[in-house]
Amino acid sequence: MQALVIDPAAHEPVYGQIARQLREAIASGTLAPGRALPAVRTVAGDLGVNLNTVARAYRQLQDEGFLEITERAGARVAAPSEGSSRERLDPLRRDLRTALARLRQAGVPVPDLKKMLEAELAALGGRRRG
Amino acid sequence: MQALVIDPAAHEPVYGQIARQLREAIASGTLAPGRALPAVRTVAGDLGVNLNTVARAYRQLQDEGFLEITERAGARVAAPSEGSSRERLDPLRRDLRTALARLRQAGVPVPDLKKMLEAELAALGGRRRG
Amino acid sequence: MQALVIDPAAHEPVYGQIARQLREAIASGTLAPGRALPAVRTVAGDLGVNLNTVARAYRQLQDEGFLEITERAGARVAAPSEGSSRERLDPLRRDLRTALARLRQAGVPVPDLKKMLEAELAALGGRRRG
Amino acid sequence: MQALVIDPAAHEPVYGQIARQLREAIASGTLAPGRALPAVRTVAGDLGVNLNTVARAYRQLQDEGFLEITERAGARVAAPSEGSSRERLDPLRRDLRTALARLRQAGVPVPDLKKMLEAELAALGGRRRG
DNA sequence: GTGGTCTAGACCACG
DNA sequence: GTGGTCTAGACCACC
Repeated sequence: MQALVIDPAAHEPVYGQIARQLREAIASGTLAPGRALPAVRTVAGDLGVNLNTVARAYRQLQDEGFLEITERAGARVAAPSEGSSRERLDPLRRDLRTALARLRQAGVPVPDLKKMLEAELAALGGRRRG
Repeated sequence: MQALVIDPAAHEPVYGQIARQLREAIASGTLAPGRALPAVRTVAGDLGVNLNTVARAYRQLQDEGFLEITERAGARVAAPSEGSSRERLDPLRRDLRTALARLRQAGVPVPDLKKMLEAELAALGGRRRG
Repeated sequence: MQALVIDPAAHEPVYGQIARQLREAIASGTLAPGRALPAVRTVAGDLGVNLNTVARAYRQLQDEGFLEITERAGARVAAPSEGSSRERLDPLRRDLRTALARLRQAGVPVPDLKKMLEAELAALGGRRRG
Repeated sequence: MQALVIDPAAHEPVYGQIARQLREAIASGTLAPGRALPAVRTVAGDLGVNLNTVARAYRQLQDEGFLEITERAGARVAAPSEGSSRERLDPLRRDLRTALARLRQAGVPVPDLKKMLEAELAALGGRRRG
């Protein structure tokens, strides 16, 4: 996969940058379900950040369902869930609504927004099923 | 419009709750462009929150392009922009991608995701143009 | 209440020592429900430990139901719950069983164990209800 | 005795799962004092875990006074002690107090707590004396 | 060799 | 003024 790129001066926290890039790689299928991720200390050494910073990114992705972490076997890419409760989905849908509203207000016409969404969905759809 | 509902004990900050509800009302057209919003002190009094909290929500919506604030005339709903630079759009699109990936991983199948997006877009499309 | 006593060299972590002493004060009624606890920075200053260490103790007691924490109002002693699911109780009961078995094996005869338990229950029963 | 059940993915460490189940079997009398336990390598083979993991569980139970381990004769269930110093008992009693306080706060009324304790004591009392 | 804990200090969010 | 975040370093638990 493409190497992680970190900007320590960015407003986005380092652990968030790591989590986001891994999330997109998983969602796009670049990192297929079942694949093992490098150890936190390895990533931390490569990026020049603390071990805990990487561990936090991994744990967040675990909470979001993107990774399965076991203490001894390390972290592996998880298969997507096959159904979820409304309680879990509601805040995610709220974030989606906010993102769409901001894009529209920032000047993206609705037809362009539709094309943008189709492109994003195509990237998701190309993902391999576990 | 529907009255604002605030939960002071929620994890989401109070100013965020105010901003989110106003943003959705604007995006859906419930609050049409040009319409004047109640004064900060009025809203603060009605909700029983600090004046600065409401002011912060207004300021955020101004930064996002949803409101136009002038010292004398107060806050009015802004018309959506008619074009925007990639620099402004990129972080918003990144948030959109994150929201979609989380929903997919949480168990929403891609076809359901499509329907969800159409519903959200329809709500946006019903909005009156400034 | 009695001042907290910390031994930085003890095997028990500092945050655990703080949590345990506060827990016992709450369980015994020394700290009554509704009572406000000192701010984390105050306690941290008094004990000479980091703010996060105290905050962690407070958060653990919140998770156990002993405290109610709100960002702006600080921490207050909570009233005991009025019923709980078996899922939550099972691990607690397992800890109780382990504690009893260890005491018995360490040489406390069952009759003495009974007296010990009655004494502990009396301390709990003397607690004021919220 | 009932076979040991291990969940490698559980939060509780494997050696702790083994120790806990053996401890309960000894405390309840299912494993009587003097009885020989299977060899470490036997248990490890049956459970499919590392030999050191089982050895650690045995060693912990030895430290707690539940087992007597000799190099030649292996591990045997120990008789309960007939008296112990306050220094050894105090931390055990502290754990007992913590367990009771948590149960009470989690919603178990004091009368129910009493019944729970009587049941646990009865299980202990049924144990055969060495 | 894996992930995790514990404490810390600087800084931030919130009202 | 409140609690919380973010990153860090040393050390630990586990197998």
